[in-house]
Amino acid sequence: MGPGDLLTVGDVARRSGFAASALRYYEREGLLATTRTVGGQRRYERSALRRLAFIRAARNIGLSLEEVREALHRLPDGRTPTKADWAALSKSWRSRLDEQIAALQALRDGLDSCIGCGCLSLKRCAISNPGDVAGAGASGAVYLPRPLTVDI
Amino acid sequence: MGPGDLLTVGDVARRSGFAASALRYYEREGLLATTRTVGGQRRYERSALRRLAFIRAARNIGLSLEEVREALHRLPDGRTPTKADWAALSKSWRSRLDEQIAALQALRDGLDSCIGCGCLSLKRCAISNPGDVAGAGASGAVYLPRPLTVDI
DNA sequence: GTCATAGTTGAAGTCAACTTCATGTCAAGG
DNA sequence: CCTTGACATGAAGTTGACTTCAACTATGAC
Repeated sequence: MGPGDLLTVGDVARRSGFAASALRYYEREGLLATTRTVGGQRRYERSALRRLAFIRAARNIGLSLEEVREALHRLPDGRTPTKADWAALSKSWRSRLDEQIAALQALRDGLDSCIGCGCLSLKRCAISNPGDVAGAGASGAVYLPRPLTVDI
Repeated sequence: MGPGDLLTVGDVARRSGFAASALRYYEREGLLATTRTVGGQRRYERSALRRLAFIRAARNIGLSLEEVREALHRLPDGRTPTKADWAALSKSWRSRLDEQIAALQALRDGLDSCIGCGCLSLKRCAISNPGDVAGAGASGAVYLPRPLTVDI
């Protein structure tokens, strides 16, 4: 196994935990490039695994594929994130996570203060109408992520 | 406006913040009953507004409509949640929120410890693979909610 | 050379939670 | 009575992130 070894989709699927169909999908979506054999089969560089680690991490933070693509495309040459890239990108995730946590905590606090009061009124209840209590600034929605995929 | 007043879909849409199409959808899905005029138009009781407040609150916590339906159907007579019902139901949401918060905090802590390390490895990175760090018990996924709807 | 295993494609399907559309009916003020 | 705005319906469309399918081809151990 030299450093130039190429991986098949099956290999990458097994080692990344993504389904082969997801890998093909990511390729179509411009998130993950491949080379091909003469017969047309996909062959992945090792760096694909790092790129996929990045993608999974971003998805776990709650980024959409669109945002992931954008982040990856901002790297020169569409290269796979290096240590420095990773540090910069992940730093911006931190505040996103902070916001999500704050929103959920506000929701929980509102819930605590609501339990037993039976208020359950639109407009007045902090849980029905968390805008005032979540208070994530002036602008629109607070983003919370999709379910975490833990089964890697 | 006596206590027996009935509301049209337009009224309910305006006062609840749900689109009329969503109200019709909820009715089809068995979440919200209506009476009809002789001409076949929907008329809502006042309690529909409380029921919708409950639905919105549950959705904000991250419950699916399926779960909301289940919760509502567990109430006798499919009645709209009373103060006591609300207290019981919302208490179970609290632990769900706690789990979500814990998962996000774990993710954030992992991110902090990862920034600058450049590890970015599947299986080893806490952000790519939060299963060990989120540690929400033995069973499957940690649930995080959809985006909060703040624009009531 | 043979054959199992793994890979290829485009098109279509899935899921949740709604929205949009086309076409037609109701309610109520004047 | 008439008009206008609100409401009715079923069917189909939307979005994101994939998965599934059917029919076909490549790879590589023997």
